[in-house]
Amino acid sequence: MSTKNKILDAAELLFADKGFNGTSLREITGLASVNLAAVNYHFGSKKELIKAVMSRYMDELSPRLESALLQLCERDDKPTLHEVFSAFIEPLLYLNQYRENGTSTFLQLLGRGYTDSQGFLRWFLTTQYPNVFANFTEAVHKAYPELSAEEMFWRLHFTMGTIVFTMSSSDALIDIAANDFSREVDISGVIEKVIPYVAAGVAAPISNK
Amino acid sequence: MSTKNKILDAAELLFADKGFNGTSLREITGLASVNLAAVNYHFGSKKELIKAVMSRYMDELSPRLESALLQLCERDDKPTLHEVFSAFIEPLLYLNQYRENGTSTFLQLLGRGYTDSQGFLRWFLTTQYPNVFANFTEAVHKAYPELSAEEMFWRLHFTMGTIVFTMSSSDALIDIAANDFSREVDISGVIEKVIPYVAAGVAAPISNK
DNA sequence: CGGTATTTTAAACAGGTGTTTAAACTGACT
DNA sequence: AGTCAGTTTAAACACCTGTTTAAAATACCG
Repeated sequence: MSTKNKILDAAELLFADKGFNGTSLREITGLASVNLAAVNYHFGSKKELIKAVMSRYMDELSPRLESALLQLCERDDKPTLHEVFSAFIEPLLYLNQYRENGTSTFLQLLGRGYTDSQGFLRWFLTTQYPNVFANFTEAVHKAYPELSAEEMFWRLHFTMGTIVFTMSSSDALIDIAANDFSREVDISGVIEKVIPYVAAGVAAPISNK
Repeated sequence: MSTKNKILDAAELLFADKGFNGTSLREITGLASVNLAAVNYHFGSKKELIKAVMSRYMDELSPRLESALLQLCERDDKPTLHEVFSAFIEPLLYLNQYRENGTSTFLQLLGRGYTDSQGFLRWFLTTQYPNVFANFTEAVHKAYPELSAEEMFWRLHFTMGTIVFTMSSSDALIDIAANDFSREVDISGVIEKVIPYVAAGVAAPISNK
């Protein structure tokens, strides 16, 4: 395996576990069994390494996600919100096939990126992958046309928060559930539980305050 | 003002903005116009300072929150989920009175603490303030008795995620909303928007998978 | 006032950070 | 075999981290 990929693999594992700020280049290169200077040689800087880690996942995820959402938009009948959110399942779970524990690792990274580094990742995703957001809002609009653009903006960010935050601590939650309810749940189980929740949240009646 | 309080004020501001890992003691003591060693003298360590910052808010919040939830539980009729979540409004907004921008600062801190430092804050809150959680789950159970303990566990954590994550980036979201919809929203406006969302999420029908 | 705690201060500590340098090595092509 | 680009390496760079020290300043109280 190439040095570049060894670094990416080690970096994504540590980033997901300890955050971007909390992970040093020496930890990464140590786990990857690679010289410290290799990061700056191959990626230029730590910040570029972070982008590369996220891009590797996004480039795998976004085409599948886009086509799933587009397919929903082009249907004749009106989709339900549950269907819209379910469109995420297959693309997300495919990451498990593409990389071991890919799904939860990616979602953890997403959670890290949203709180670490003062929103730099939010900027990166919305500017580099704008189609995903556009297709998603279009699908939601088709399922729930009465929702105003402003109300949708808020509810989609609430949803983003729910997903990302839940998944960024999914390991801990899965452990607690195993102890308290002696119920084994994996990442796809968590996804199945969260979808009715966010679908109902987005579908909530509009308050006439 | 005492050195101790000057440190706490500067620390909470920087912690909320840049996270616990992302804020150095030198930044804190610099902003507080206080000697660097004062932190270790008054608090012992950075970790203890973090606890002190959170405790100052929790000690103000938890009694009000507990009584609001308890009042709901002792009512004869069955409360709605909307009422349960609305019980948070007054105690949270009171933090604004107690400290400038107290509500959003506290919620941002909560968001930081959940993702920074590998869940240490989750442990701190659940062990130091267990009554808040107990009263909350009791209130939700009264409003929605059909919800099993396991399903409630998941949905409450989803809710926690929604709230905490939304609020930890509320400043950015409020800015975007102001630009895109020329609508001025403040922190209480965000709370009003998020409550129907989480209430509907928790109230979602139980999937019979 | 004098003496005892408490608090503040500058300085140093030991160790970690991302990044750069220049030399050494590698593998392919003429 | 010799050249040369691409890659790897150890070492050093300048700076930042939380914490500790011991001396100086301040506050308190009999």
